[in-house]
Amino acid sequence: MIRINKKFLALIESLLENPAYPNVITEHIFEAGDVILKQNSKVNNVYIVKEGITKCYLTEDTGKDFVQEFFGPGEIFGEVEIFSEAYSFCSIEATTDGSLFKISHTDFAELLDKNKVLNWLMLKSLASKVKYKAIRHSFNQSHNTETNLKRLESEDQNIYNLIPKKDLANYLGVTERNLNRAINSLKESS
Amino acid sequence: MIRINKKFLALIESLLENPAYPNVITEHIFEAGDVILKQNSKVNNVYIVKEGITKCYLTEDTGKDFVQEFFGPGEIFGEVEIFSEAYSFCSIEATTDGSLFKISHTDFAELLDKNKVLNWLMLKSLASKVKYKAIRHSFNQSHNTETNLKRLESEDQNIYNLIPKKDLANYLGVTERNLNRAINSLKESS
DNA sequence: GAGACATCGGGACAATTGTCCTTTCTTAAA
DNA sequence: TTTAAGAAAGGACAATTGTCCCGATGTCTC
Repeated sequence: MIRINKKFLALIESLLENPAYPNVITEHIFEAGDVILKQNSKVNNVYIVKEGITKCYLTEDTGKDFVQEFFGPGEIFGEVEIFSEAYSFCSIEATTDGSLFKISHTDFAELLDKNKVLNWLMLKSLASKVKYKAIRHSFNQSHNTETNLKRLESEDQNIYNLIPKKDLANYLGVTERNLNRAINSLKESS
Repeated sequence: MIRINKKFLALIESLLENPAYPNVITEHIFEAGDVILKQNSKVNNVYIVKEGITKCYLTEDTGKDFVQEFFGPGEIFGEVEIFSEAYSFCSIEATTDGSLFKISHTDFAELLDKNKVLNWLMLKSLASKVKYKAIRHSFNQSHNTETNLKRLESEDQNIYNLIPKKDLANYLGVTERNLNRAINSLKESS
């Protein structure tokens, strides 16, 4: 639900201070609601969240938004487009205030080539995304909204304070109406 | 639906003949129905499909199977477990007869470290998986079975000959009964 | 406080999907 | 050809989810 990657963040921060790579990594702040990356736009940079939470979502032809994941500190986005050489397939929007690091694709590709630690952490990060996406999709398809919500609650007790209801519904792939029903029946059963 | 990766296959085949890496890559045949990898088991190798089709699926606590993807020539599996250092999170079963290449995790990690072309193709392969999983999950959640099936048909006209109905249903995350309904209403509307 | 306005939750009904079980189709053997 | 057995398809009903809309609640301005 809210992903973090402390090792990745630590490495990026250490590279920031490394004189061997001047002006490669820049830091930027964002405010809740800011659109950081737009679906179907050209991506020229990768971004690593330093502080705060961003929402990664995909807008369908039906107008519905589907939330892929919430990215917290250390999570990277805009990297898939380096390897798939295509326009962005999702949008990124700030859920809270925060800050991030930005690296151009060309610089990042060079870093990947030269820095074995980064290279390995990148492989780990991508593999982790593959894995949690697989598990999540499978679970969601195999259970009803109430069970899916229960799983989220057990992952993070604080979701109702951190994530707006609308986004929760879009993460579960259901309507707000249906999410409300699930919340009520969980309340009753406790 | 049925993934292939020609560049990856070509590279593995060239490594197979490379005298610098003796006995690292072995070739094995499989028959339809063979279980190649079992969920929750320790994984010590990566596998690259040479010929044929395998099914990657996850079994839920409810007993339902959910098919992640069908892997054709050049697709690799068992690699995520190198990076996540965990037991396999899905099973792999042969859908058709075929063959595959096998490389131990330690050998493969060494290859990733030494061979830049392999390293890059690995990053591309993982990124591609992240991308198509994201797009697929979003689409499936946002549309009904009929629309999801129509999308599959447009991807691959031949699905009904290649994939058993039961697997198609498990790929869409619905019951066979419901898949039949969707097939019928698509027939009527054409 | 009154009125205008937006937001949120939930009722009522419709559409979709799941479950269970019967019917139909296939295949093989006599 | 007939018959039996197993597999596949579909009917009937139940559960889940979506859509539409109304009323309650909160907020802002005057």
